[in-house]
Amino acid sequence: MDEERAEHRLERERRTKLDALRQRGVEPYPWTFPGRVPAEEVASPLRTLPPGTEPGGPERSVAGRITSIREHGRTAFLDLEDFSGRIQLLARAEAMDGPGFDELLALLDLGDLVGATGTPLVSRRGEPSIRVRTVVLLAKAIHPPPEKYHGLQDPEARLRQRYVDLLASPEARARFRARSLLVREVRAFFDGAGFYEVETPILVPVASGAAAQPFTTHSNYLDSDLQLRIALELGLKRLLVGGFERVYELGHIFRNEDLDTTHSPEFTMVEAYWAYADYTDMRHLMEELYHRLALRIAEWLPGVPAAGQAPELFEPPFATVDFVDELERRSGLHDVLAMPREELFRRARAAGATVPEDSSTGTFLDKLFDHYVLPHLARPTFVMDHPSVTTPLAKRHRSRPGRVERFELFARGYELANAYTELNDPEEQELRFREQLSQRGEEGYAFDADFVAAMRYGMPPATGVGVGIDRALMALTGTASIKDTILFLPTRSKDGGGAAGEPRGPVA
RNA sequence: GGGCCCGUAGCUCAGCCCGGUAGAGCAGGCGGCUCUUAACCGCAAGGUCAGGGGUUCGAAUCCCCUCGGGCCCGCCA
Repeated sequence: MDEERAEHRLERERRTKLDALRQRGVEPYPWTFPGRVPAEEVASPLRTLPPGTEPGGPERSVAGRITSIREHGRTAFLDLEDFSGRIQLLARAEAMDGPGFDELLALLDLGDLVGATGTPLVSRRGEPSIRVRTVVLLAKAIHPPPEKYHGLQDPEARLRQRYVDLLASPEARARFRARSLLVREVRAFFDGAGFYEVETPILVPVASGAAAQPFTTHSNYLDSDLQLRIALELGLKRLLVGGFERVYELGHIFRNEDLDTTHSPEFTMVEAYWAYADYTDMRHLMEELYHRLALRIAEWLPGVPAAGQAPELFEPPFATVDFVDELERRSGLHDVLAMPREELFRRARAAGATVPEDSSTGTFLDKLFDHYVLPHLARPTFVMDHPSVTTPLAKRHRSRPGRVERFELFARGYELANAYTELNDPEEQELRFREQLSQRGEEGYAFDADFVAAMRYGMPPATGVGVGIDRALMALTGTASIKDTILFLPTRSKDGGGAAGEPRGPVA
């Protein structure tokens, strides 16, 4: 490949070292390294000791990547990083077994993975260290790592080669570790609340449950086109019909739209459905969920200021505002529900939204809300009881005409949850789907006839919620771009011809 | 889809306005150094200036096109 030519010089030098190792009978890619412990497990107790302390005790073994080498004559200091942290290796020429000091320094490069064994100590300058007796190569890095101080800065390279971003950046590792823990915590939360996790299909005959452009593919077996799901909602509600009373799913959904700071074509959603409960019950569940996540995030990312502020920010109870009242208060408009479509259109345009004239009144109201209210919702706030025109899957409000029982939770400018008391009247559901179909443009929900058929068998009264995992992570950690919360994102081919000339994420 | 900006050594960046033929640091090579941590000191090396075309005696630099990326707006949760 092209890249190899550009790197010829540096790679050739590393390959030469690889050959030298093999000639000496050293296996540069051994099978395992038994007995290693995380670097932090060795370093942590040393931090309480004064500089220059050698507590003695048994030898310890660590394994990880060499990220810095500071040679100092007959002494050398090497930094070893693993997933737990970092520890310094102190190598002295006369104290080493096996291949020895000179060979180690001659054949080792930054980026190599090694195992090291020796006794713990605190260096005279106070650095937790291991006085190494042996260092064994665990994997030779042929490709040099990025610059040791600045790391990988090129945003394009960080997306295309996330593995390099991760190996060069402890901060990136910490952020994605936090994501893993967040997902684990979300599952634990719903599991603990008696919800069953299920998996519904990604490939569906008709993608509905939201207003978005689907991806389309084709099944040879079925001899028909299929779509990738754009929401989890309708599959999970079928399970309510089937008798599941508390279900959730955490998985990827796909929307054929642009990739930008807050949107990704493939993202992660958790949706939960709870029979014999309503949106007030769900509101309390969401307060509990986000409070718990905020506490955990602060533990997982101790150095990140926005994460540290999360616990106090997400202290229940959250603020509650009425969709219409708040819109009217912020905009100075009056009686928006009674406004004719044309006036709503004018107001939306005046507010800077470039909406098509034939959009629904619900779209105009959403635009006005986004413009006048959304920027003010920094603290967690439930926005309640949306106009029914905006929401085809929610149940009409039990006492307020023209409204549905719905809330959206916003914080730091992001929507963090969207919940309804679910519509379970099949006749009304069919009607709402048909209204959507009659709406022009691409804003309508697709008609899922089988879903209506399912509802005719009787769907229990229920509440449901959707939480975007990526955006939840953004809001909880203060991350500015969704690209920093998703490990592997789709990127364009650089040669424009679709040939796999450049490394790009995990390709099979 | 519209606007603005970026792409120079493996990596991080200067150089571009105002055209004269490529610069630093890190990494790598060689030599020195027994507590360093962006270690340090010395020497030598390292380039398809994203790609293509144009203007010019001469283009990394000015103009056009293409590719890739970033930010803002639009669309979209």
